Amino acid sequence: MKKKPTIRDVAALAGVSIATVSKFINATQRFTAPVERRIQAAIEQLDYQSNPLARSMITGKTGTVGVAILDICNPHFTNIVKGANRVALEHGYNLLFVDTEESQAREDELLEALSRRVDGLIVSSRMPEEHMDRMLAFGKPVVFSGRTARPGVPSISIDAYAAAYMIGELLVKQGHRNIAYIGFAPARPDKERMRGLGECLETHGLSMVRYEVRGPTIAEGERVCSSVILRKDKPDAVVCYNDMVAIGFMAVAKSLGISIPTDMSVVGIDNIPFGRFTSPALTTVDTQSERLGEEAMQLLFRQIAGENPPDIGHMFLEPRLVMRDSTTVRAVPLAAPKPVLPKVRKTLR
Amino acid sequence: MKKKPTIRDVAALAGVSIATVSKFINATQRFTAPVERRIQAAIEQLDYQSNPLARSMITGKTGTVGVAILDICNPHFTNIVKGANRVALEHGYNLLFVDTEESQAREDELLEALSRRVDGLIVSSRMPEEHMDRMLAFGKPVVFSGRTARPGVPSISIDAYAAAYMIGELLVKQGHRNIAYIGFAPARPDKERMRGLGECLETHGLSMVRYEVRGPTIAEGERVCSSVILRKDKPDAVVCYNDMVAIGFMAVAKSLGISIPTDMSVVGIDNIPFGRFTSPALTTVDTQSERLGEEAMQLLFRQIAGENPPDIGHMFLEPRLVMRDSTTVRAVPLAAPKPVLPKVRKTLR
DNA sequence: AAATAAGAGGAAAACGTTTTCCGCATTTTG
DNA sequence: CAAAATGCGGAAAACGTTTTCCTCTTATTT
Repeated sequence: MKKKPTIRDVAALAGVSIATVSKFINATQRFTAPVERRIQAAIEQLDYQSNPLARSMITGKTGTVGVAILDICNPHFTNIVKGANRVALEHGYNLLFVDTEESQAREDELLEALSRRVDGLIVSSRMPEEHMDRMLAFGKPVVFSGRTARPGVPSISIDAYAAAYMIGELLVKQGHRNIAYIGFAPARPDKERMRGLGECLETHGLSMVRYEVRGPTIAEGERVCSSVILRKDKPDAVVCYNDMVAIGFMAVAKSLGISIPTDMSVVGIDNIPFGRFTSPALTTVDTQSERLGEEAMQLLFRQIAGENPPDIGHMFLEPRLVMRDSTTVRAVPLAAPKPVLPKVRKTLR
Repeated sequence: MKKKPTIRDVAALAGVSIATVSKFINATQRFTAPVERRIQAAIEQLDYQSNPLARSMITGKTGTVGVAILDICNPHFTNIVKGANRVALEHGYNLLFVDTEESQAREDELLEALSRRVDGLIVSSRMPEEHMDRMLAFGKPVVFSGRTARPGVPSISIDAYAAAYMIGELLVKQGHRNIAYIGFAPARPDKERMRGLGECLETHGLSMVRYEVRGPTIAEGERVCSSVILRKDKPDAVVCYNDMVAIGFMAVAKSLGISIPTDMSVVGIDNIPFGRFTSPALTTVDTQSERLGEEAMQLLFRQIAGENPPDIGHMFLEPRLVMRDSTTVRAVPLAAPKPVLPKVRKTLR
């Protein structure tokens, strides 16, 4: 319970001034061998560690970066954190963590408090525009991950439009004609996913029905399932906002006597590790979550280093279809639909 | 990019001294109505937020608590974080996060750096004793979660011995006679789990074989599976160190043509949410992960508040058996083993 | 050998707060 | 009405660093 030694203690023990000790520690100036030896000895003898808070006060750098994620119980986000953490560590930085779901109401306060403690922030949660503005006003760099941001703020995500389009293509090719999308409107990527799927289906002369979930969770996937299954014109394929709702959906579908994929195909998005182990294994689109976190952190550090990257803007990662067992080829009841020339996919932004 | 206003700016604008502003903000002294009004107006006009670092320097409190967990990709730990985060938020605290798996080698450095930035620490990872000592030497409170700690340091976990004993009882009652334990020796609770299962089986005149995994992960569960399945004297039940290895184990068992639970029962520990959705659904023991995080944080705050809880020591949470479909009753090939009077279970610590 | 350059180490200001003490004005008490 | 008590607000020290000058010694150059 004794007090930690300060730089003053070290200086006294080594018989030098505190300025000298500071410069030695930060390798900002060399000294004669005996002096350096004495300082080193004093540091070791006292087990001295410099106080990062005091240092931050003067340097303006905290050695900490913030990561705001939506829900730590979603493996997609934990993978992002894992990736971000890895590169933060390489740079000798700590991670300050905010679960915005847990603190909805006070998100702005939280971010305010955060803004003084961190050198930068990775935002991987939905966040109202006005909060974004406050963050940006601090002059601390921000990187958005998993969503596109306003111009001038770097961001990184997979191409959600392309991901959904891929899924559409797969399902159509497999012979599905009655496709539903279970969306979650408040989420940033929802619109793009909806648009990608919608435009793909439209290309093939098909339409789509949309269901709504109240959160991107397993529980909500379970809840919504009965409404889509009990619908008179039951879909033969369901694409879910993410793997979590897909997992929930499949579970209650099974319990309601619907066999997947025989009676109905199900597709998720994210490729969380557990998708391999559901029954049936979940067909999904990989969103490179871990890489997302890594790249976001790289981007952030480049900004922290003062580099104003010329390629500032949005960075897209390529989605990749992961075929597993929750989708299957379906016999087409009617004549094959007349082929339509696929519309050229618009380049994003 | 403009600089943030300081308390000095507020004082100048309000026409008072900085001491007055500070006291007003901290509600540490009342002032006349006009003065208070002017200060309030100045604060709002400048959008002033006090600098937490500068405050920390003088108060010695950081408003941040550290959470060291083993692997953020294991839902057991994310649940702990979720619980911990909730109560931290209630106290107006932030969470500084350390994934010790990611940084093995430099764990001690990390903790050193951390120790100055936090008011306390929750450790939910295996951590060498010498690192513990350094932490404790700082005089910052530490709470261990998910493991028992040395006397004098509060800790909280489920009763791992009881959990394993429960599993043993279940399996024996179901008629299993050839039970294997897949352990992970470096993990803290491993010994207790092994002992609980071992003593239970011994009580029933049975013995146990142990397999070893190199990490508490799905991948390791997959890897170890073939060696236990290819063993000539194949077990009819396997209890795994945790749900992650159980999930991996079941997956490759299935792929090797072993039907679970028909050919072999499998049990996990932790009750991670995804255990419900594997095929078959995983029988396990609930470790109340989220509550673990909550209680640990409560304990920590009581220490931070200076309260030296009289009940300092280890707190046990009750494990609860979660029966699902990866275990089944097995026809006993021979005559029922002669019943043995169950040994009285030793009280822990 | 004298003049200059270079290098070693220190004094002190600064970072933005909190907190202790103190003086002054105002009100209450005898 | 004088004396004491109360309350309002400020001056200044402190927290533990980094960093910008400066001075003084030592080495280099002509």
